[in-house]
Amino acid sequence: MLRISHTIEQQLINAIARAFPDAAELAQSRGESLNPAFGAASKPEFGDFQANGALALSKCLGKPPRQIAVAIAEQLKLDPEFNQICKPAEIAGPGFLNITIKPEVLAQELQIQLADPRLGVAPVSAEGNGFSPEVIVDFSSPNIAKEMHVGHLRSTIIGDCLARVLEFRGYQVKRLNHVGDWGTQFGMLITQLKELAPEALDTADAIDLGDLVAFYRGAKERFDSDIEFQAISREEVVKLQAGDPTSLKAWGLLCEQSRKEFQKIYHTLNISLQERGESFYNPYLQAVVSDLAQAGLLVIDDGAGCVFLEGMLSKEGTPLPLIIQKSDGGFNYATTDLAAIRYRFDKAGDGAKRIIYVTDAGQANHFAAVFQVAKRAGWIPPEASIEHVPFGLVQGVDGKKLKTRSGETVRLKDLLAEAVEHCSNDLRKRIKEEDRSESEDFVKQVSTTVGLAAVKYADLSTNRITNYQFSFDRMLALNGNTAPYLLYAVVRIKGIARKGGILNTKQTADLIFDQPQEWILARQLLQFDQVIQDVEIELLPNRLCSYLFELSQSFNRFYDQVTVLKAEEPARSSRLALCGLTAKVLELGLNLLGIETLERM
RNA sequence: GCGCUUGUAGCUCAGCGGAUUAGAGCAUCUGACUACGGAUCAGAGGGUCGGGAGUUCGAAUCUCUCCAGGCGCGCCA
Repeated sequence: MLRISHTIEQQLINAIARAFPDAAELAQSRGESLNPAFGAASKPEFGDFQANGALALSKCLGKPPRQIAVAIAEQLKLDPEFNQICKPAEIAGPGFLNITIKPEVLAQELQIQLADPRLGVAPVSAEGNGFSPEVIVDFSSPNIAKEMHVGHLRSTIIGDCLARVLEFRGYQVKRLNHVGDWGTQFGMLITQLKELAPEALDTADAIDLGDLVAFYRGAKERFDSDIEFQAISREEVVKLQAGDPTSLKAWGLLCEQSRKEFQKIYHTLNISLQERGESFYNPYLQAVVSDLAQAGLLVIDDGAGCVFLEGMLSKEGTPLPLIIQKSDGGFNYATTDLAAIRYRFDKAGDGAKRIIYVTDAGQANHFAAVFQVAKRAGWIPPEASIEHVPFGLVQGVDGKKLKTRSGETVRLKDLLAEAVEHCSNDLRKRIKEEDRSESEDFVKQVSTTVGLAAVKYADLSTNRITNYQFSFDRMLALNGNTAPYLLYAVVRIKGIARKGGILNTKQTADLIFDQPQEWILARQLLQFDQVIQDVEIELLPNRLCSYLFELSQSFNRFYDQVTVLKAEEPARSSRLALCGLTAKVLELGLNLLGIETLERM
């Protein structure tokens, strides 16, 4: 319903300009446009939209706000196009204009949404010049030779959701996995590999490194205790950076092994990613340093190449440096991040218009610093945007960082398996209690879908900026704002379809509603495009979650209180259409969250 | 110490480019199963929106300050 919303807003602006030409002129002379303070109604009783602009106008016009609202409403009454869409605007409180759309217009909009495979969400290419800008979503980004753990959960899930929403809107999305595949830790890993499995370097597939975590730990232990091993490892880093073939071979083997492990998790989560690790930017690092030097931004301090930041102070109150080149001549993550920004915006590189980094909130300072330097160096095009999308820590129910019982970091693999297992146990119990008989395949498929959905939904449904309490009990609850509740709403609609109702998605007859539950549902369905747009701009998946939850609630009320299959025509067809559209919106919405839906559960 | 961030019902959280009576869910209590799966629905109680000050006709929302928690703070990412 965004199109109608824009139309009404413009009609309001015109009405204000007609009622108060002076105010319009004043706004124009200031280079501003009149602000009707227009938006969705804060409560259903207020209609569909509200405009609070009269209150702000009262100051500069020196008139009581209610009088201004009356004048605007008078002008709206004279606009035939407005009258076609809306009932007469009502004045409430100190001077709010409450606007209600005519039922027949809502029904017509619903018809359009029903017939549209995109369910009313316009593609971005339809808005401007037919061009689909490129957006990069940088997320997940685990480290090579380490296992994915809870720390990677949020970035992976939130990043995937944002990528899905942007893709659906029609942007060309690159989902980049900026894996940690370079750095000093490879010295010890390669040294360990050469000693433990030298044959792996000569023969293809000669060895399976097996548990990489144990391998990493072994290397780390030797590095910490064995001085000779340390020295060899340091030499190995130098060799690797110099491009020694044997070292590169070993490096490649380690990366490949990790890649296989990561891929298993991504496959389980149904997430696709394009790997482009830190090493990709190696050829561009030197240029970052020399160009910053040329721009006069680089300062050598304590032997390190730094850019001193504006507006950020260190402990001592001196300007904080961003180190671009270490005193030993080596580069660090800031260098890589700068090289990446440059490459991604550059037309010769990705040519992106928007870059989104989904990482934990702890890196906020780092990104602020890197973005500032990139901006000062002129590497961010004027039309482009670069955003850090931060999220809080995953905590246990005790409010502390999530750990296993033995105090270790929780492996992502185990966490997902546990969610599925919880679900499987619940489902078996339920099947027994309800005296149903279901196949093993059914149990397996349902519990996998629900378990993973629960993990994803719990993460996405809370505002990502705050820390997040991870609790299997809460996320798998059948009631409340949880994945199972939403999935159940879909299943109920599927049940109606099975019982013989054809859920017309291309309705031709008129939609006739006479129950309040129907109107509530209809109005909510029409808000889908607005919600998608909000998520696209604000990058907050919880907005979409709240919407889907409220939609499910409205549907469940409707389902409970209004009969569908046994209703008389034309109510029956209209209600079936409503069910069909609800299912489509829920399915698409959940899909954009990365969640699969079910026919039965 | 500095920076970022959070503080809303017993618990988990929405709302935060100001506006009509501050919203959900869980938990608690009370109701509803011969209409499409009750994994549901209807209802009740529960709040000085961390404290204080300011801007405003109007602040959970903006500003300042204090208090409390989390995270980070020059050569790891």
